[in-house]
Amino acid sequence: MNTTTPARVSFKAQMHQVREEAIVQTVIRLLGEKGYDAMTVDEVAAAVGIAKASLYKHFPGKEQLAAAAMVHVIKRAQDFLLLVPADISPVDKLKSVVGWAMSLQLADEMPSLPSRNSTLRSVLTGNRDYMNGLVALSDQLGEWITEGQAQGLLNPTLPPLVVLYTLYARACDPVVSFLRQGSQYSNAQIVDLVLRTCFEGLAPR
Amino acid sequence: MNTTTPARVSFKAQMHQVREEAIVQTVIRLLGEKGYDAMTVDEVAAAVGIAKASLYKHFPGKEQLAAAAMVHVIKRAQDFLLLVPADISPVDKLKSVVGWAMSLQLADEMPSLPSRNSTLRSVLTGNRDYMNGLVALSDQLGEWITEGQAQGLLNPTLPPLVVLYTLYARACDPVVSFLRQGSQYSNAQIVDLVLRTCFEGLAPR
DNA sequence: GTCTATAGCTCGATAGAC
DNA sequence: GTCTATCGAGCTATAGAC
Repeated sequence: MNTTTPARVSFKAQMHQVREEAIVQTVIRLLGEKGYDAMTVDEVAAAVGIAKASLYKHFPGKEQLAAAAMVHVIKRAQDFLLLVPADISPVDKLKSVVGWAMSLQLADEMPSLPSRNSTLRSVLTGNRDYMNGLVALSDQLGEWITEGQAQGLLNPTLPPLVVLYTLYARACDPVVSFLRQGSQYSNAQIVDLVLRTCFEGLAPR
Repeated sequence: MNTTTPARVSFKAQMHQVREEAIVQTVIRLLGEKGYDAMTVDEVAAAVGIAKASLYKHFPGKEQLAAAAMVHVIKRAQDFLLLVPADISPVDKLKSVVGWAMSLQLADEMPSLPSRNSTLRSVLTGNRDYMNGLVALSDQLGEWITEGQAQGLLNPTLPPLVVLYTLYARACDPVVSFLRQGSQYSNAQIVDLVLRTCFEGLAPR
């Protein structure tokens, strides 16, 4: 370690960091627009404006690119959690988060990964940042879920895990894409409609 | 047309038909197990037990294989509709169909296609059988939806199209896979839980 | 900029049905 | 004997990796 030129080292590290941010942003967008399988690393390199080989200096493979994108999205979700007002009900907090995720999807910034890709799954589950973030996120959501059930604002006969899974699934609900394609509703209307089907169900109240 | 030997012609045609059925069954299973992108035509040929070239005598490409699988699944759905008791409420009919689709998914017999693949989409929309079947299916479901809303059994403030899309989406709900992987619930319990989240929502009643 | 592997796709020989 | 379906073998283009 060269302690006489800390500024230069820091500068290089910053450059590296900035570049990596740009890569991750691009990957998030491409994953949101085309999905994992349709995304090629050539596209990523071209969109970022760097050589393909440079990508491999940052990430050892396509799967790690996707993992980095997911880590970043989870980070964003955790940042969003901090902004959720503390004085609203747990259920409104959950609605806020899920609605935010739907907005991400409408902005093509919600990565869509194949649910049945074993190698990608193992890369994700083997990624410390991803797993830690996912657990932390789930812990916070789980807290709100149990609070909501205790306060009689969420169906207490549904296992909390089922509620959690359902929320994750609705955050990527394909109905959002269906409705967007129909272009009959505004983004706000789409989020409202899908949130209602999620929390109130299809049966009348 | 040889009217003197109808039986023999019919025999060859039957062979062809049987083979095609076997191909489609295999494709449905592989699409349910691995999804479209992960499925290779080599696998299909190997699983059916025929040469790859023979596949192309039946279907001109991978996309057409998937389309044939979807046509068959829609056909099965239409067959199921005919078995739905006529004396139950429209909502119970809808629950019955969605629950049946979830069972398909649990049996790895629900093809999972990428939602964002333009060439596959155009092949599907260009397939007469698929589009006709889909429209017929949607018409029947739409009828039950409007009946259910008229009878106050479905939320009348939700546009019927939103309800229809939601039902299609829940038929492939990833929560089913999540819960199956956890292996904490029986298949019947999984179907019941996800059906409840769909129709009753997460909020208490 | 190159390499390599994979996967979608095709052709010529062959064997069996008619 | 002809004809067609089948199959092994091979082609090509793409995309991940270096």
